[in-house]
Amino acid sequence: MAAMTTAAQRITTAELMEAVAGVSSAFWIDFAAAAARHGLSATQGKALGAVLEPVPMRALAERLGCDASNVTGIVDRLESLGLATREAAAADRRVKIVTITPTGAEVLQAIRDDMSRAHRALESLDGEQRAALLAMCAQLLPLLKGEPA
Amino acid sequence: MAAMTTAAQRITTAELMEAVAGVSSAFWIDFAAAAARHGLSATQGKALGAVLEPVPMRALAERLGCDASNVTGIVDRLESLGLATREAAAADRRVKIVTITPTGAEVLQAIRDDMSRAHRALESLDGEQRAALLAMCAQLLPLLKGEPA
DNA sequence: TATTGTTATACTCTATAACTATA
DNA sequence: TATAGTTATAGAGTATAACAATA
Repeated sequence: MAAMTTAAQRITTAELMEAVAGVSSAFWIDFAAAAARHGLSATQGKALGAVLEPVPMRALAERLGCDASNVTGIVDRLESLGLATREAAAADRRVKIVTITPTGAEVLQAIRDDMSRAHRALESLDGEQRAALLAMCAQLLPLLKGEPA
Repeated sequence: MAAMTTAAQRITTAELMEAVAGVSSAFWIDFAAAAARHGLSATQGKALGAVLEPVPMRALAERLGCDASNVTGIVDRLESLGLATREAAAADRRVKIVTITPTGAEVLQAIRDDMSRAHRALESLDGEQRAALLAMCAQLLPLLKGEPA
């Protein structure tokens, strides 16, 4: 057990980066394929998942990790597909709030249900592994987002 | 402890999907930002990481999760930047092998070193957590890629 | 003045379909 | 005939810079 711990501490950050990169890449490839089967691009699908709660355009850009100017076009397309709506905020009329439509929520759920590889992968985890994964993600996420802690 | 295990088993696949999606998204946003600081797009950076070993165009498309026709342009740009080379395979002259250049390897390393958020996140893990994360990724990756097991 | 969202621009990424060279 | 890579095309994503409306 002491030997195992010693060995574990030899795992470098570079190795972890590669492992996380592999999983992250495969996850998004699965997501993009599922979105495509439902007629959406990966970005459109990701945007849909980011507006389950109403969100200002600016905040949506932040969530997507892109410039605010892109969001105009992305939301234009979602709106023309009837998957999201956009309306001025009452408090500050410069701000526009994006909201998912019932149809949009259905499509998003269908995409998520259609991620067969991700489902197979995650359903292979037992209860302890699930708890460990969730705790790991909760620890990493704020740091990956650059939040204080 | 029995209570903890019971609680852990209540974690749904949907919750895990959201957690993994969040971490994956934040990881790639950090990667894209680091690549941009070195003058590359996210796709170019990802492609560079996929040709550390010489790889045929077709296999590169597979790794990037995109159509083979895209790879022509992606490698064109890497080649014009002096970061990768492309040459016909001796065994089958239809096949073209993409290889990273020494400069390309340097740029890739610089990008990885520049992922400050990912580094902070992963360096927050102790030895046991590192081993757990690596094992988790090793279990998930083949399933996410759709490999038999 | 500062901020939100939009537009204009140029470039990259993307899939589809048709093409070539090789097998 | 089948496969690897390319080209042509059209649409979508991307950052930059300049702009209008609102604060």
